[in-house]
Amino acid sequence: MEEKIKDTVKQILTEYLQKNGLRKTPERYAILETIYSIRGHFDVDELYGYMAEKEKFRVSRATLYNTIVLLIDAGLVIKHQFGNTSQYERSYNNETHHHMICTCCGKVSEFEDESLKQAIAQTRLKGFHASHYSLYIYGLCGKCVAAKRKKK
Amino acid sequence: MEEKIKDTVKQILTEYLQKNGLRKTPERYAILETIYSIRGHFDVDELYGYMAEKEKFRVSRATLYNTIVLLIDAGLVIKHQFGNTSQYERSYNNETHHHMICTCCGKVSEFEDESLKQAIAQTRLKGFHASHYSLYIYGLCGKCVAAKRKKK
DNA sequence: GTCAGTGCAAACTTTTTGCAACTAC
DNA sequence: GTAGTTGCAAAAAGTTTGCACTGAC
Repeated sequence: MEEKIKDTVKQILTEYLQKNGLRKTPERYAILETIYSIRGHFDVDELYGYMAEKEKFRVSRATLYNTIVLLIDAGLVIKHQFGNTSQYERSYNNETHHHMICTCCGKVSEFEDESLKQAIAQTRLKGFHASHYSLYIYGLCGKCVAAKRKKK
Repeated sequence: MEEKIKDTVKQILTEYLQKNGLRKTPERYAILETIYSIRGHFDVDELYGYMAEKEKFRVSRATLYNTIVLLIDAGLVIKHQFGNTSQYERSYNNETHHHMICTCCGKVSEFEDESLKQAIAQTRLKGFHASHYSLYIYGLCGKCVAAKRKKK
């Protein structure tokens, strides 16, 4: 199942590269492979670590940045911006979900809500061609609520 | 009307400072004043410019960063993260709105949608005490759709 | 063989931090 | 007077860029 997804996204990348006259470098496929091995979010630094560790394929950070832009354009990766670093996430075959972000400890959790999903999908925007969206709900996680209560 | 809001938020700040044993420095009030003169989003650099220009009150960037954290905690400012810089926005008496972000040119526009607003407000999250939220819809703005079409 | 793509290091930008001077209390 | 705040400059963190080398086509 997971392998099948990886094959599919590699094919999508191949088509994208061909269509745009770009080269099929091993780096690009290795990066895609690694990204689709990660569940949830990651930043460039984490990805860099995973590449060396799991994939045994060393790429420079510059190439990671370049390739991610390319993968975003190909519709295979989504970019998020919580905290200080840019966070990324695979987008093919990844369930739509929303994010809860704790304003105290910075913890990010995901949740799903069918009615919310529908409400957003149904929204029509004039003069705008929507491709995807991010909903971030800020507040305090259970731990931090408890911690604040204790403090006072 | 606008002045009344400024008076109210200053009062909220005063209460917040007193409650937390913090000092009522002129810098803090001047920054709050400036922020509540701005419609829409701003980053620290823009705020720095406005301070000098309109308020004739020079503060260091370090103080801006410090004060913004404080104002966020006081519930008077909201932080966003589009693009490379952190963007901020006044939150008191500011209509809830959503954001459309063009993935091509980076332009951010706001829109309102009552049913969407309600759907989000009705969502109950377990183990999480929500305070506010941000919905970012990514896609292509009218200009960029036209530009891409032309190109191909 | 050619030129897109890569790695490296330097540059750049935004944000954080340490410390001396200042000032609200 | 005392500590919380400020400004400055240096440092840190994340990302971009210039350039020589490599390798996909």
